[in-house]
Amino acid sequence: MDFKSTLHLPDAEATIPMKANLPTLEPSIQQIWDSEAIYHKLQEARKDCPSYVLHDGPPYTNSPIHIGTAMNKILKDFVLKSRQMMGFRTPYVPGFDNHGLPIEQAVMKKFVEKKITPTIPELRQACRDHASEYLAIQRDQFKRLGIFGLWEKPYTTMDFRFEAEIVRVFRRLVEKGYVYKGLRPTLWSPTSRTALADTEIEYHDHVSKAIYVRFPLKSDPNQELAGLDNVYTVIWTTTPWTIPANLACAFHPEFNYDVVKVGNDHYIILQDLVAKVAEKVGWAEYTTVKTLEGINFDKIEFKHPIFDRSSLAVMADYVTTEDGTGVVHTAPSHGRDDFFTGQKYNLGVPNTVDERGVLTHEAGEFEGVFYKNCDTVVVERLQEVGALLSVSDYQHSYPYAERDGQPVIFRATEQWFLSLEHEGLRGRMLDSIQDVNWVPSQGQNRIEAMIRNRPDWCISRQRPWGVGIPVFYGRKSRVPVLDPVAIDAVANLVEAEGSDAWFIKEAADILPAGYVHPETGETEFDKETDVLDVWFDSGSTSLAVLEGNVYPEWKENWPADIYLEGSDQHRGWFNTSLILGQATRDGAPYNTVLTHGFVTDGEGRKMSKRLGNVVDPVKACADYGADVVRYWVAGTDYANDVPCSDPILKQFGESYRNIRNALRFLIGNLKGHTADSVETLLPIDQWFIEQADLLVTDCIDAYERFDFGTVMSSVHNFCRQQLSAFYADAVKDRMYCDAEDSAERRSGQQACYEVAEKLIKLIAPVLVHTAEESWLKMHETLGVKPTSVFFETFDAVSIDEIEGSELQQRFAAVIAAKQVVNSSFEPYKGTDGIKNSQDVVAKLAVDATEKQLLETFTADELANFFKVSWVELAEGEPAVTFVKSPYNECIRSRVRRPDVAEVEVDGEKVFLSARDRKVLDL
RNA sequence: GGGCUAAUAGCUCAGUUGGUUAGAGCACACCCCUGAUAAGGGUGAGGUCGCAGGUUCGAGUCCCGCUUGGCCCA
Repeated sequence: MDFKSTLHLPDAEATIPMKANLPTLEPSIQQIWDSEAIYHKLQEARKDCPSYVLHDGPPYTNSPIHIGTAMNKILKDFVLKSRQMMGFRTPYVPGFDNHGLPIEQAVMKKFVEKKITPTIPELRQACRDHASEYLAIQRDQFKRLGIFGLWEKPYTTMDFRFEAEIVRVFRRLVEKGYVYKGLRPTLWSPTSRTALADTEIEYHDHVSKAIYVRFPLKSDPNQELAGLDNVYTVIWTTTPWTIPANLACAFHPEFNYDVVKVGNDHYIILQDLVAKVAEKVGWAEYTTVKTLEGINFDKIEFKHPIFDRSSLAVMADYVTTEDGTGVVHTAPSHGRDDFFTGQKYNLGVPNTVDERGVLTHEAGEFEGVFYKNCDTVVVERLQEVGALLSVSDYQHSYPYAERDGQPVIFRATEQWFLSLEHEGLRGRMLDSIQDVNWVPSQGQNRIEAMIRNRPDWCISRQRPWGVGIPVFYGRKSRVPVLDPVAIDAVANLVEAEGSDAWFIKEAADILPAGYVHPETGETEFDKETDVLDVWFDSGSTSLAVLEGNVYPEWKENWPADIYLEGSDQHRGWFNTSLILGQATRDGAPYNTVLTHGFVTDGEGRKMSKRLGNVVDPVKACADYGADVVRYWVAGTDYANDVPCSDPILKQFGESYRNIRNALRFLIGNLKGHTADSVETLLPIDQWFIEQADLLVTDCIDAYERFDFGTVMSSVHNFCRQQLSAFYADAVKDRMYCDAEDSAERRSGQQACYEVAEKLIKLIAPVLVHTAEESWLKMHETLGVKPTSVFFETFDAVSIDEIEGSELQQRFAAVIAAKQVVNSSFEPYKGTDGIKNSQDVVAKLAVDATEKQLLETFTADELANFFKVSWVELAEGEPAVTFVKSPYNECIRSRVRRPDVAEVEVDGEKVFLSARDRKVLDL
């Protein structure tokens, strides 16, 4: 008789295949999601539930996604899918950031190759096309990662209606009085008369005139220098043309400065640099008369060496002990540091150089001098007034414009600003920060420091690819129109024809007929040519998306529940979104901000093409599958830097297989099972389900804390320990050998079913494809019409009655005893020809309590749990001994029990256990 | 140079308020099973917790310095 055919072995057809083949499986599952419009159905299914809104930070559309972008989107998907399965409605409108310099430069490169000089509308169209191309690529790549969202209607900052909303956000700021025009230093090419971006600069060797200049002390309110005559400080600069714009001398507050006496004069110079300066300016002898910390000079005034005005002593931490004198010439119009220091001290920004590089009337007697000629004109004048201590040629690296190879300068240009001081905006933001949940909490320090120290936001850029700043100027007066009516006219145009139209149409065609300048009464206008900083675009997204004025289907409560981005966005998106949120709606646009670190290579180093250590997420999906990539994201500590490499992905692939095979086993036992077929469960089955309940409770808690690592390691450990190492071994005999319809077998099936269901749901937010595959297959096997696992909710149960229950104690005793049996058996192996624990009887001595717990099971059950032939219990010092089993092996179930007896079947004598004889009706 | 942050077995991670021989999984070695089988089980070998000081009866855990990596800024 073929006994094997009478067993109920797992049916390979009834369960998921062992080999996942994720790279081909995943697209087929995504196909189902697409055709079923899964995202929409999920929203619909939760339409009356509380919402959990994640507002997406838009990636920039100038390249395919990289592993960092992939990780970010995957983390967002974890958050949304886990909240969805907690019962929330979780809408997700993905975003894309389209305007800005990198796209413009990529497009320009193509024009240059074709030797075409595009008009602005042509250039903008090419930028739009470029952005659209990569937007489509990125969208498909994100979908390949298994990300759910409103992919057919993402928000894109170049969408006409979105651009119009950005214009309207600008209007709201104007209405509330935050917007002003001011001067700010910009990198400027005097030869091509344009502002330049940092990326358009290259550094070359350059010879400048380096000068040491003395500034006489004018007033000394602190009396730090009382009693000293002829006191000066000394600055060093390589740009003599900026001397007319000098407004301050910067000291480092913590460094020591010496006051040295040279002849009848006293000079304040950084202690470490005195000797160097003395040599440069030719002081043969000097004596130090006093030493002061930089902070002591705060608010002291010096006199400008040429003009009759003061030069304030200010504190700055960028002062170094390397070059110059330790006292930094500060001209807010001509350097970024200088400008920010100037802002802090309210120094103003003189406009001393015009667009041609020629000094203006604000430079007084130097008006009309080309900046380079100041090397002689200004230097001679300093010499005349006795302020020049030294002049020499100085070779250093200096910025040149890439486009014409000519040197560039920093010059003050008119820019649009958003004031952080208006209506106490900065303070209100600092207050709002306190109410936001920063995860991890260090994020709060970081953004607080940045908001506290950042200057007013310069929101204008002299660039073609962006949203045009909707400001008109009176043609004659040049007075800007900051009028909501005029801005709305622009918004309406942009909504209909895009921001491109702003660059094409005349002012008269945009403004309402007969529009009159509210301040000057003029009727003829010119348009602003600057565009908004791209951070203004992205800073507006919470308003544009959540307020629902652009597309009503995006509308959700403002603020969003959560923002989730890399830690670099403290300076970027979190920062600018906060400014615009606070200015327009007096609050932060987010309740929680979750940040993650950056992806590094396996050695913890930054990924770069040069080092060749880049992991491509698209290739990783093709090699390992998106679920493995997602498992990697879940399994790493995203609060810190996250290492990624082929070996690391491979490792997660191994762990993945373990979970997969556990599910495969559970589902493989479900054939013939119906969910409501079992009323009473065997103790071990009850125990197994309860263990899964404990797991579910831990995992829900971890999901709530965004701790995906704990979810996956808990699930993995459950599959290894409770499931594979214990329950699966114990349940097999029953599943395979008992009668198909026996209560025992049905009980086991019920446990397998319930636990499979719980496990699949738990892994669903992370291993999306595997969960869906398993869910569908399981229901197919059960003969139930399958729907997506994502409609389900986690099986939250109260575990109060589980923890410490008698049942749990009984099995804790079993597992503890099993461990003792295992480790004791290891050295016994090989003796007496014994290789397998099934061939021995275990004589187990345990203490009284343990014995009592173990005795609640039959010897038959214990033998099954321990995978031995038979078990004999005794009370005593804990110990295990083994003897070779005296019992025959059942040919059908392979057990070696006392009840195995010889019977004749089909004329053949075989050994069968009592249970097997019964099942076979023998 | 400044701000924020990290460093625990080959790899990915746990290690509550300082307290017995520092845990788990993956990988590895040996063994078992061959009715989860390109699976599963058992056992084991891997760590002076980045380095150097300090506080303490006692430190992976607290303090100081250094080294190395990461993000942001200069």
